[in-house]
Amino acid sequence: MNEKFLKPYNSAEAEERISKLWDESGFFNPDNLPTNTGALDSDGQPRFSKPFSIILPPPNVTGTLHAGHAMMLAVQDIIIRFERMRGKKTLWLPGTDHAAIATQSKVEGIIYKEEGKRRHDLGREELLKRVEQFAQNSHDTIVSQVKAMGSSVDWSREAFTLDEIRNKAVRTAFKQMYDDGIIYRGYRIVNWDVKGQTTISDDEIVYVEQKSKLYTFRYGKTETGEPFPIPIASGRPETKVGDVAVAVHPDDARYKQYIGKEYKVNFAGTQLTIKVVGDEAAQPEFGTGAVGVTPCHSMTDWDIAERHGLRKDLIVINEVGKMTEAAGPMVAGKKIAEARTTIVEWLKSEGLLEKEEDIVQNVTTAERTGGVIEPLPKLQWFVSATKRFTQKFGPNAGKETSLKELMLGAVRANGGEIEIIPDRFEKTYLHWIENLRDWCISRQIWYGHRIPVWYRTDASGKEEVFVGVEAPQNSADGVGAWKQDEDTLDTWFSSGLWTFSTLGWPDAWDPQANGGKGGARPGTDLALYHPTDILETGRDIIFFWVARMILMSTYLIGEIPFKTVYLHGLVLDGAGKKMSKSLGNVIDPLAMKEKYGADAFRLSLIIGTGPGNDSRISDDKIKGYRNFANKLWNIARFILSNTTGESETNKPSAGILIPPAIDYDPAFSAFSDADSKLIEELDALIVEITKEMEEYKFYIVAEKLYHYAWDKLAADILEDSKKIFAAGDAAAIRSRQQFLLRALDRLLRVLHPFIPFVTEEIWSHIPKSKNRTVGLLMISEWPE
RNA sequence: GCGCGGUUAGCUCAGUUGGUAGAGCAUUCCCUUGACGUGGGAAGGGUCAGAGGUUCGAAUCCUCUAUCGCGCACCA
Repeated sequence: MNEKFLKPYNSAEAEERISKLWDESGFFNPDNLPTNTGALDSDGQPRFSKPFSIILPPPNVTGTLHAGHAMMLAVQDIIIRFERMRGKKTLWLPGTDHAAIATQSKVEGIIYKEEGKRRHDLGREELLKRVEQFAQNSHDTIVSQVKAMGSSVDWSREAFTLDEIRNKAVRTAFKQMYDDGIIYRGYRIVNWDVKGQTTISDDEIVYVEQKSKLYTFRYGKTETGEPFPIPIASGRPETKVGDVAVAVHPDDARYKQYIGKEYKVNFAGTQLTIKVVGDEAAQPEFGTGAVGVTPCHSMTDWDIAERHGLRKDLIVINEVGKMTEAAGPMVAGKKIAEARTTIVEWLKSEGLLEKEEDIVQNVTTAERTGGVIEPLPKLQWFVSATKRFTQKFGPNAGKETSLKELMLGAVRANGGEIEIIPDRFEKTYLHWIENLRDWCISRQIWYGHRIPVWYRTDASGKEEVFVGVEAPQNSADGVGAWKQDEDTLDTWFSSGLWTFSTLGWPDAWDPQANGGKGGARPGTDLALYHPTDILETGRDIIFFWVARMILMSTYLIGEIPFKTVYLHGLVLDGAGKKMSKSLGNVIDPLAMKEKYGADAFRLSLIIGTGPGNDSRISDDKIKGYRNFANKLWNIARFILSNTTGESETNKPSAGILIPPAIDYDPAFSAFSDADSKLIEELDALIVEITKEMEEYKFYIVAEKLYHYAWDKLAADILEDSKKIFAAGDAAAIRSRQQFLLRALDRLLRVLHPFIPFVTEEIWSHIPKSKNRTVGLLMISEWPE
């Protein structure tokens, strides 16, 4: 027997060796799985013929992987290894995400800290070079971390959201959406991130509570010399120099008489024209019941202005967060905070300020840069949620629909095919879609997919727009050259294509197939692996990502991107706190692997965690599962030493009976009554956990196996075996030996998806025999 | 404001068709040289947040309350 078994399980040594074995086998790539062996899979099909696929949610190239990533990798690897053992042709496709804003702002931060330079000091080309270098380093780290966790992904198919293949997919998608009128350019109010100097979508906003003041006041004198009749309330009086109207509820008896009237008022040194309008958006209970309408600096006010045909060109705050000339001489050029002080002082001095209250205000900030968001009107590109168009591909080709309808119809709660686990998130998803507004997709940053739109001015001075997959040719007729749009696309635009851009779309797609309903070209990955079987991801990106993949996939190829969505929660520290660098409570997966082994770390991330719930992880917990790996090691040691006819130590075996060497015989049937019962028990357990595996209840399966191995097999059966071996009844000994080998064989198989390294390591030390010529555990059969 | 989730042993959590409360860690005591001290045995510890209801029977189903957390909306 191998000397290794005389020492505690050495995870570091074993993991390195096993990683190499797996790598060399090539079995992470489904193309290399051994077919034509005559064996059947769990569905009765030839083994490794029926596809099963997961596309890895691509980690951002903004840094290194954390415990949350480790959990995601563990869950997906469990699913993949389970399905592979059940005989599926399993593809787990890895990749990374360029994460446009996140990555660029991170690199900009580093450059500013180290060199004191900003974006425009470097220029587009130089900045991109630096960002790409950073992304490359980050990518390399991520790849090594994914490997370290034992993740059985197919590296030969690795993808990047910003590589050339994915860029082609993005341009193709954009073009089709533009042609269908789903993508449009519009002058609308958008979220402007002053710090990041870019627009962002509604989903990239976070509200931060802040103590602030609510001022109640009136505009200054009207043309008659009387003060403006209606008092208004505002937390941002500096924006009031941009007001064009006052909105009151149409039924509000206090103000009804003023509706429709227009006043010229003096306000902070500037002249405003204020019309009183009746609009349901004004709530009589709030403040004075009257709203000062600032169309260019508030989303809701912009909508009010739209409804009443008010002017929408009075811009009083600019892109760097300062007051414009149009704001009037008193505040022009000042920063927002200064302007507010100035205006409040002015209101006081004029006796116009009626009330000043302390309130808690939600300040709108950008998730990535932390900067304040100023709503500003800008010419940007949008994806329409509601525009009607004719579905090109799939079973519903020819039918009229909208993106919102496609997204709503895809989930099970609405009669669709996609199941979300846990199911309560289906409601969350639907609620979000129902309130969905048009998606602003253009960004004023440099790192990302350049918008595939070109402009030129024709001879008559009119702007021409070209949208295409490839750049347009410049003509030699003296007309101005085409110039590509400076902006890049929201990173989620390319992420939305991820399930099929990674499988070869658009080249693998044949629009003419199926009588014009479209289809994947035969033999391509797209044909074989799409729709993917399951999307496993964090519940925090259900809107960002899950919804957009459903959007892109159903729209572009008329197919759902995945059948099941499995959402996991956040991984918190031992005290229930979110991990963050500033708190110093971040758990580094590589450090845990070194200390306790990847298996122990994986198990600690799985046990005690249901889908969608947050989980906690601590050193103690991981340590507990490191002990389990060792327990399994010693179970194997006992079983092997009592079936090979060898003493388990080098010492002379004084007075200890060593059972004779035997060959494991899967067909052995002469079991004692006691052993028959044990077999029934174990078989029943396997049936039970197989069902739970299919229901994605990994936390329950892992715990059951843990207890079987420790409390049943080790504590009861092995102890009992010692007595049987000592008693000397040859038939009973033989029966027990066969049972033990059988139990070890079964246990290693079912534990393999959870703790792949230690199980594969033990497996490799089971002596070969006439009945046992199998190779790697990772492609062995799941016991039925 | 609307919605969702949690509240079970000191701590972290299981408990899936309602049938006399479970695990890990922690605590206390004991044991142990032949699989394993990364071990073994044992013990203590819970009116399952509260109230009401349905039921022969409720941690489990219903209603309300409290409390914590999350999402969405509002934020003039």
